Amino acid sequence: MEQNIPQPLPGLFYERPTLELAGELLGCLLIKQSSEGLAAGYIVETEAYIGPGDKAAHSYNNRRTKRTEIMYHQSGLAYTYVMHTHCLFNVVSGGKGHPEAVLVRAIEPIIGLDLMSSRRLGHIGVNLTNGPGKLTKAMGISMEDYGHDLQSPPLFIARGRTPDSISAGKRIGIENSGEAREYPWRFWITGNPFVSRHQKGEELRK
DNA sequence: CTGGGGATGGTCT
DNA sequence: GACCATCCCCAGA
Repeated sequence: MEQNIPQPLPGLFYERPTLELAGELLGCLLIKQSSEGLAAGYIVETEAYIGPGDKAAHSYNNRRTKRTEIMYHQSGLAYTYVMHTHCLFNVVSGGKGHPEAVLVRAIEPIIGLDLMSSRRLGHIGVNLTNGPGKLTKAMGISMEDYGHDLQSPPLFIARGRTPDSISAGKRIGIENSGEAREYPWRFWITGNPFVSRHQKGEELRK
């Protein structure tokens, strides 16, 4: 059993502009407790979605449905949704009435590697968590976590490690979103092997 | 009522 | 790099 489980970050952590939050989440620990055990990893890749002006966001044009409802609530809640056969995990941002979110696209696993591997049907190494659908499967994150406050177990975010270097570039998988596809709103830890896809980026800081 | 369309991933060439 | 499994939502009729 793991000891010294870090404490959740306070609500105040999420009270900042979404683009800044997307960068600050890099290096933080994402932790999920379940009856099967504990799983945790460092967040290494994120994407910002800033509705209503962002054509790639689910909340574009203030679109408000059962799915996007949680984006209109306070920052720091979990926004999970199903894409094809996978569940994707976002952190609600922007504050009440501002439907924004940060998609977590990849993590570097730290705790519960065996559990993750079994949830991922035997996959190992980077394949465990180097994609938004893969990491939710490995972590045991599902639609049951929709709307959960990330300040408390079983799903929460804690302080981790400060990245040496951060890069930014275009977001992934939004080819059909007009000029929104050009926005450099994807962030990752430079050189981290768990980043989902290697693509041109600009180094922001070291 | 119906159908088009995904913020993906796995597998194959 | 291309193909498609799979499924629920919701816009439009």
